[in-house]
Amino acid sequence: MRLLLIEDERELAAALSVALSKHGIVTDHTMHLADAFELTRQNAYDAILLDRRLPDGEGLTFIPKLRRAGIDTPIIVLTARNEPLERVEGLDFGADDYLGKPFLVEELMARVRAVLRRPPNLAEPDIVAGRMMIDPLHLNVTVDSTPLDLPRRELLVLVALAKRKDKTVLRSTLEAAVYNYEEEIQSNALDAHISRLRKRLLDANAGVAVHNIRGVGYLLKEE
Amino acid sequence: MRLLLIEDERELAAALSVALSKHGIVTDHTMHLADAFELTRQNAYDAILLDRRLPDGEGLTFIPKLRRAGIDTPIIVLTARNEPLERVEGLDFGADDYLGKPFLVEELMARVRAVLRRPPNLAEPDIVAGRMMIDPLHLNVTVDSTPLDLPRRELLVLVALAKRKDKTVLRSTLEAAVYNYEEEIQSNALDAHISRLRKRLLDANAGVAVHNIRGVGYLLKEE
DNA sequence: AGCTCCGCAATGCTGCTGCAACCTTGGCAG
DNA sequence: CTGCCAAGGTTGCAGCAGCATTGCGGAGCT
Repeated sequence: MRLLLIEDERELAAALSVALSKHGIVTDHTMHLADAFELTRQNAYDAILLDRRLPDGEGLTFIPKLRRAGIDTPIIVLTARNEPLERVEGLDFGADDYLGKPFLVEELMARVRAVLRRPPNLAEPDIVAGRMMIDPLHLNVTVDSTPLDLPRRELLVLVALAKRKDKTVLRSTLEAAVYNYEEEIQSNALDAHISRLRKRLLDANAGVAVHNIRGVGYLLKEE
Repeated sequence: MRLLLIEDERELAAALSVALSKHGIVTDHTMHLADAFELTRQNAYDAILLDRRLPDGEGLTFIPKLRRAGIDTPIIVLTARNEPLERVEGLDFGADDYLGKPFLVEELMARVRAVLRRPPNLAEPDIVAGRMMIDPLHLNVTVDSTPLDLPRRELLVLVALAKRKDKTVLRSTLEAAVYNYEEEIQSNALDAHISRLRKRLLDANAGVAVHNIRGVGYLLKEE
């Protein structure tokens, strides 16, 4: 792990470097914001430790600058200015955490570890088919990134088909996707939905077609 | 934004809920870890506020349990046990942040925002839609850079829609964005908010329109 | 007290949806 | 090749679920 320490008190910086090294952490140190920016461009740091009071300005201003440059490295602000409202200020500048001096190295380490833990995405991936993009979780359909407004039943049919693009979907599966077991249908309602869906996909120039597999079910294919 | 508050002091919990609601945050509250686990399975919270001392055990033990279940929601520990070593312990249990009681609601808000900014959420950028600019973290809305003053519930609806501009937002998602599970609505309250929001957007000449998708939800589009 | 916000409910309206009637297509047997 | 039938396709229609709008009164805030 590699950290960047931006801190103007030499002794503190030295002590921190030693302490962190015992945790297997490599620390780059600078006293100036200008240098710091250059360093972040040349190295991929796991986190940045930032003092507020620095010879060439308020440390917080460094954060937006970094973010604007597209660098998302977590930042922990270390400072003697530890009043609640100052902490609010620091966090709202974009800092990931804020730690008042003096502090235990143990606590700093814990906060670094906490900052590095990342929440992963558990989103269901979008489905691409023809010009369409389908978000099955939010029932969202776009054609060439303009939203497509579909009635609920047609939408459910489409999503069920899209989830198994290029593969046949049994008629019974489609019925299950659109109707719950309480709603029994005594007619060709499903066929009607397919028909209307086809028309809408055609009008929207969606780049896909719904094929019928006689006696089995349906299938969504790019055309 | 939706939080889960796990806290056994009724008064504190109630006060917090009220305070947070003024920041546009919907809060679900429970006093028991067992309930909390169930709630996290049923709802997608943006963050969890966790007390350490709870009737059915040490709150920290909840964190690994949650992580093992694959739930990575950021957790902020709220506690009177605020010695440095206790903070280390909390963070190493997997908490994302640790805040000693008593605290300012302002600081809690700032820490929540900071936690939500962490990768891969990155900084939640301002949303531009029509003439509007929306800061989803601070719930600021401007039209042509003059601030737009909206009632709380309408504001929450708007932000929820704006976060998914040009994409459908499920009705249930909107309800979750505006109400917590204790506030049951037995009428078309949400529809009423939409209607009033539309009127306000029109009056303000915001350059956006709220479309309905029958049986599914709503969608915010530039016009 | 005056104000806004908000939930509720009554009203009117839109267009989805199931149905059924009718048309088209594909498979198969003679 | 032709005729037949079943499966699927299309479309008008009526009913109604879902949505939009608005006034009212209570609650909360200044």
